[in-house]
Amino acid sequence: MSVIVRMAPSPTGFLHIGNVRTFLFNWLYARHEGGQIRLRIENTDTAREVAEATDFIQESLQWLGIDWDGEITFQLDRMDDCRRVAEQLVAEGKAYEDEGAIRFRMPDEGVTAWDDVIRGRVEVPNESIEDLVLVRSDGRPTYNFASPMEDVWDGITHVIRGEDHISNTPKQLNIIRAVGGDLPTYAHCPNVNGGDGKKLSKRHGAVGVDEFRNAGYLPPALMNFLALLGWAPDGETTVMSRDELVERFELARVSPSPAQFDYAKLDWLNGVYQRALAPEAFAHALVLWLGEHGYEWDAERVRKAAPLVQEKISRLGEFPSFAGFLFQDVEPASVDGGAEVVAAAGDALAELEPFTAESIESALRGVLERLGLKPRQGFQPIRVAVTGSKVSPGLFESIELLGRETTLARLRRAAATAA
RNA sequence: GCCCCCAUCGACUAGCGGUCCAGGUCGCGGCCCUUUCAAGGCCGUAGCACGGGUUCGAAUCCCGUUGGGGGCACCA
Repeated sequence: MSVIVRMAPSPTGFLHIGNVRTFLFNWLYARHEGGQIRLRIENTDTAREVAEATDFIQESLQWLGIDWDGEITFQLDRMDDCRRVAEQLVAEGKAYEDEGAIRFRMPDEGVTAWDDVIRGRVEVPNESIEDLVLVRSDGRPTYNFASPMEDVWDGITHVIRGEDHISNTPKQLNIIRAVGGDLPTYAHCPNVNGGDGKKLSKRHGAVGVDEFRNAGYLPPALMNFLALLGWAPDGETTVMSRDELVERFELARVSPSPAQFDYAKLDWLNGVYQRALAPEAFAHALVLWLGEHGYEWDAERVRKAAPLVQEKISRLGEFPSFAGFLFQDVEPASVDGGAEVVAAAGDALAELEPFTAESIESALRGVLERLGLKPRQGFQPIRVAVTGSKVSPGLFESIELLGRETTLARLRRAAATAA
């Protein structure tokens, strides 16, 4: 039997990174097994802004590299089918009317159990399961009714979802049995928490896929990181491409215990991917990112600056603050005590030919030698004068890119201010 | 309160009865390299929650305790 799984977000706005991790497990499993994955919007309740949120969800998924098969379906579209089934259940005595609503009759004795791919056997005493509402008094089916029904109608073979659904599972199992549907296999993924072990939320950092995109993370890096939250192919491997993840993913190896989202590790991994990019590819990504985020900086110059920062920043979003001095004027910073070397540097560069990183370096080293300064002492005031910061890309390459005119202006201004 | 789930370094994890005085990665600390910051190289730091069993032998199996988390809606 061919595998069919589904991603079932509710259209409440942005896509939470924790949900995306669960979707990723669905996707990896489907692709690994050569099966199908559906995108189903669970909009039984939120009728507002559905279209917009749905677009947003698709965009985020596509950006990350998670695709799906077939048309998107909406839970709301199957209201009538759900109602019909509910009425049938009432006719069969398996459900009953209650103040205008329809309730399902849960078994009172024994246990409802299933073999969870991730957790093993889970058993829940039936006496702890209440008769649940199938259809509200206004005629709308509830989530716990619509969701399993859709799983049956869509032929879902594996329901892979968050652990917060564990307690819904026995309810849905009983409903599917009552309608005579095939029971899917269930796999409940662990939660993704923040650094304090609490549910990941805004106060921990970025949580929406769009936020990670805006911060300048690379999709394959984020995917790689997410896959490692609750799953590992072995004890050694950590860097894996999209294809490699698909090839190696095993649902049964997903851990049942919750994981914490480590932003520092994500940054490291993103840096790994960034450095592995061909220089042109990195430059291209940088130009695109800047364009999408409102920077109208000269693309040609961005491409030239890219190699200077590729191994120094860990995400695209760090570029503006790290290399912005190449594109806009800087706040004059204090070169305390460095007025002399700054002024001398200006003189040395004024007539320098050619004006290349190599010649700039030897000219400036000559200046330091004459003044009896160590590189550390001499270059730092120059750096601060030229870049406006104590931290920057390589000084000589930066000066070459900046150009003689701007460099001299900044050096002279700094020398004058310090004097 | 009731039900369910979880438990290896600070974090992500490997381990599925002996090869583990527990391995990898991030982080952190130190050293090297070095024009800053990174990157890179080397070294180091730190863990099987606790208590009972089972067994010749337990991080690995069972029970309990403690601690976390989730759920108990005419929300999804």
